[in-house]
Amino acid sequence: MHYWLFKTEPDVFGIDDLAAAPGQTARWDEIRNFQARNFLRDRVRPGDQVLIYHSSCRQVGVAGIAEVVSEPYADPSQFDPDHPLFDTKAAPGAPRWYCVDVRLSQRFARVLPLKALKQVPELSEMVLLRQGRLSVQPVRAEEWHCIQGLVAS
DNA sequence: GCCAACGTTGGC
DNA sequence: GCCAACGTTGGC
Repeated sequence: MHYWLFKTEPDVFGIDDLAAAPGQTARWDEIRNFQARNFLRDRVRPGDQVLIYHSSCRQVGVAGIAEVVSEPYADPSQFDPDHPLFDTKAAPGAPRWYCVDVRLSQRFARVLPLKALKQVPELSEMVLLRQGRLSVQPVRAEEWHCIQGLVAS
């Protein structure tokens, strides 16, 4: 079992949308970055735990936790000519982009702000703080447990 | 809305 | 395979 952080823009699809989805389960799709794709395709598996991170919004930070509930599969949006992210280089037998389904586990009472994460020395090596522009990224077990502590406090 | 950082593209 | 130009991400 692995820990992850998935970024999303809540104005497009946030934790409230996940909470409102049937079975509080939704497809995590439209990932169009190779590094993120590789994690999704090769490493993300059912049962993995995910921090849901809100970016490009008023309250930037971790909004809750979800669980991966499917194997990775080809993101259907790449095959849809009417979709903005339609990919001419993708074919049904040769997908380029992948997605998984996630189910909400916990919606935090308050978003845990990025600013707060930055103040914790134990989190200084987080990919989130080290590397920008990666929408699917691994989280170390120590980091995960540290963040759990911040939520509880 | 600004702008820095970073990924991607494409000419050579 | 280098690297400049360009586009996107994402915090502020």
